[in-house]
Amino acid sequence: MNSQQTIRLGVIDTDSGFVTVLAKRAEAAGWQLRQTTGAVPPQEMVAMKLNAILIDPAVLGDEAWDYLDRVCGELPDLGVIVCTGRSTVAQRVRGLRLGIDDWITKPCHPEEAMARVESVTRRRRRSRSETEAGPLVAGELEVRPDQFQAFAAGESLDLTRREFELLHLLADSKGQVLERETIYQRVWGYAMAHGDRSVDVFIRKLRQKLEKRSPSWAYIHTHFGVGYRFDPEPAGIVKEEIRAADPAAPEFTDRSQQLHDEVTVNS
Amino acid sequence: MNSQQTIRLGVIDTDSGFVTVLAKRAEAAGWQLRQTTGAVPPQEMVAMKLNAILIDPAVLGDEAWDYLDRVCGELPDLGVIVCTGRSTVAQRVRGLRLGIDDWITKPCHPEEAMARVESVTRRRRRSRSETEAGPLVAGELEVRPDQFQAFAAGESLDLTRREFELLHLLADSKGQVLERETIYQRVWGYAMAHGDRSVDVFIRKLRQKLEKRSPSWAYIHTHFGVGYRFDPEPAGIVKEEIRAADPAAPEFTDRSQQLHDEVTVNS
DNA sequence: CGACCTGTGAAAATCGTGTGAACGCAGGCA
DNA sequence: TGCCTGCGTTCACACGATTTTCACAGGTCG
Repeated sequence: MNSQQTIRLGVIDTDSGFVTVLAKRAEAAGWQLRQTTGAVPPQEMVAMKLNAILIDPAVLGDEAWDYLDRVCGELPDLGVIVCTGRSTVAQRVRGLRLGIDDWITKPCHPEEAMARVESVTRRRRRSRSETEAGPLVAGELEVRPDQFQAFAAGESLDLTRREFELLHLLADSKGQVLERETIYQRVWGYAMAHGDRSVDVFIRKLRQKLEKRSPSWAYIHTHFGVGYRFDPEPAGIVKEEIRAADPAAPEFTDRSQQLHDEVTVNS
Repeated sequence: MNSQQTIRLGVIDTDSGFVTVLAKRAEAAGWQLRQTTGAVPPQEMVAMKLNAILIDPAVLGDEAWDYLDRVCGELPDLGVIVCTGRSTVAQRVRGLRLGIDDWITKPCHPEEAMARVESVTRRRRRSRSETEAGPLVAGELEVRPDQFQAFAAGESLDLTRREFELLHLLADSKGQVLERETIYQRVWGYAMAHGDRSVDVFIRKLRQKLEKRSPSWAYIHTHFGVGYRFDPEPAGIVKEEIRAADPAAPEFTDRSQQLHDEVTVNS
């Protein structure tokens, strides 16, 4: 879901000069590039999670039209930009009618090629944004961006908007430790003031609501001096030793105590 | 699944030769054309229900960039194709980054121009045409697009046009939370100004009319900080606890209070 | 042990939504 | 033309819901 900026572009071309220059610029812009010098099965492209492909049909020989037709048909969400040497109006029209999104002619400035890829991607994302945003599942938890809400065991956690966005960010980068500054920056949208504890407070609210609906899982882990990490773990892993070493004191099993059990990890 | 739907294209250009030829072909293809020789306010384009515009920025003089920026910003659903005489890479890149969908250079074959317009328009109408047509039923409600009206228990709700369109949009995406911006964008056709409360006001009107004809159902749910969700629910679910905890104050059971009972959910 | 972090509860400040009413515009009608 | 009416837009206020802030308690690390 962090694809706000990053574009994943597949390049199918043998013109190493052009590709090299393009790759340099694209990577400088933070894009992810996948290059090949031959046809790639549509399904593989799905696996690569490409936003768009830039392709010189000359590479494909006779198969070119068939291949383009197949790609456009099978991957309606993929942006397809063709980049050829000389071409006729008839070819371009045929290509565009086939479902190709843009047709550029070499020699072309790599910056323009990139701008066109962006344009195609932008249009794609816009039309797709309604239905996309697949639900995220982690442990007993289900995060549904389309509902701005998370569920456990079918029940809503009743998250407020910020709570949801925080959880969404965390769940999206499962397993990663996020610093407070980073979190604030991404959820609140601007720089965190020194001494601001909002993140901590919201983490607590999230933990409370998570605990309420899904008591047997530990989702949010504290990294002392750093930040937080989302990683669903069935509860009881760390508890075992602690409990085992403390046979008495049954009254400690109340909820406030359980909350403490959210694992705290070093650095 | 070709878009046999007609394309409504706005043309802003003074190059009568080009325009004439284009118009001829476009009309032969069954498109609807609107030509002007000067800037058209974005809102007017909404009224014309254009799918895309083809524009030569030379016509606009110094205002060109501003105008294009404004159009792209306010009408994210409109396809924008620029068609110029000579142009530099820098200009094209700037335009494309601004939000323009395609940039063609004259002289260009009208057939190619049309193919590019189609390409830009393609995705949008695909996703849109699926949900058209058939009457929608939800709870006691029946939404009939053919009548521009909704009915409950056989009686019309007497919706105005905007009310109907809003309800139609909501009912069409039953179960989904729609943000205000999205709603405005889709019903009003252009970007929502900051602080505009029209959506809220129309939601209230809808709720009133729904409540009047179908009192025992809750249809529209508020997601605090996000927007609204349409989901017909028999009334009385959330009410129980609230009412039970408030044995006194009988004068609160008047209608204005009942309206409050439309469930509000966090998000 | 002492300096720092983080968790917690509650008060204070801010923001979002429901609501009634006023305004302006366009079309219908005399 | 001038009045009336229906519709869409805008405004201000009320009332909560949410977010931020604060002070302190409890934990962690060197």
